[in-house]
Amino acid sequence: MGRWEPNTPGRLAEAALELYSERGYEQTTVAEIAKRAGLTERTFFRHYADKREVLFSGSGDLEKLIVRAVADAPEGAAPIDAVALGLDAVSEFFADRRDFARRRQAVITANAELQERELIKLASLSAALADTLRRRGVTEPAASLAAEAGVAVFKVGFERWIDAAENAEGRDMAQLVREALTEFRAVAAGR
Amino acid sequence: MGRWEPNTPGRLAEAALELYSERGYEQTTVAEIAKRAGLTERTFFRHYADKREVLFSGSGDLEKLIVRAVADAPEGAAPIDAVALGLDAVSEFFADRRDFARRRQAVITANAELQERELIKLASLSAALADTLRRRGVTEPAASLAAEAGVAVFKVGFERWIDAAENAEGRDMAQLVREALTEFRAVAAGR
DNA sequence: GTCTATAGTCCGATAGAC
DNA sequence: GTCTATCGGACTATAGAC
Repeated sequence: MGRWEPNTPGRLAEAALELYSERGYEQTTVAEIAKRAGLTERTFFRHYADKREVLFSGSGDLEKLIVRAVADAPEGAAPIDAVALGLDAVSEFFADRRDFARRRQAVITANAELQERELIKLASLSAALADTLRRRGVTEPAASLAAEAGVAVFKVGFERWIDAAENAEGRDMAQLVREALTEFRAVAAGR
Repeated sequence: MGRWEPNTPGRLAEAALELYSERGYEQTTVAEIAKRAGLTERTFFRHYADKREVLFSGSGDLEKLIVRAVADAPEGAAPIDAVALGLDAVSEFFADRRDFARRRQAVITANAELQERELIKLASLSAALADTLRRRGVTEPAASLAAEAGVAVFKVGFERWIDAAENAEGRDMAQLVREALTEFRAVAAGR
């Protein structure tokens, strides 16, 4: 057995989510998070650049996942259809994490600073998506617009999934996201 | 003549933009901004909630402008067409502010914290837009999707306008935004 | 206008893993 | 020995409290 308990970043993230939920983000100090995880303040900052980042460590994985799905779309697929495949991958990613996602989203919704961080993560996702589309030969500004469209559709679908009643089993995230995409197409067509 | 120089918030904003441009956002302290404007640090925080906000004081006006244009759209107009009218109003707002907009955007682009703040301002704009559409009878999620589409189109058009060469007189912002909207419709239609 | 808490950085020390 | 993760303390600036 090692000198340290394993999975330091994970313990810090869990402690942070607990404390942010219990007493709010602003009322929680980094020292308290570290203490609950059995570590010091200094160690927290070695794993996370700041107090917000501890809630967003999963966003890199999500980005890789969606980028791969879009890159692997059939060659002739229209940009928006390639993006739709990326959205399916995202839904799969979240499928068995709904309880965690809800706890986390409740904390974020309650604090403007955390919302800012979430928005820049989504902007990073959009940029990665646009980049992947460009590699597929999509020109600007179509690539950026398709990517932004994808993120907008994701946001709407995700929000409905989070808000859905516990027992609404039939409405999984993939379905809600697909419905949002259909609605999006109608809106863009001027209906 | 009054006891103080007039237009305190404006002087602080100008001093901040100058210093952020000269030496970078992070390398500038609030005390320095206040000093350049002939004021104290404490006064800065009475006018602006934080060091970032000083670059975003115009966003409230912009929001009101676009909301009014959308609210005033013809009754039968489709959501996306109402949003397009809002975008025209935005272009007008920026028309004679290009030099300022470029300086400001260069500072924002160079710093992640400022980008976060910009994104939450755009999210606020999107929310106001969606709210206006709902007042016009547009249901969810169409209202949110049309609003997000409008912001995405604005972003693309604005970026092209900022990046355009100084002497590209023929390409004003309104035109670039309209082109982005056309491209957006094509992307959503699966082309 | 002064005072203070806390975020976040920098320096170095330590100690197990390899 | 080298690498990496921990900890301790001092320090600055933001931002809020009084």
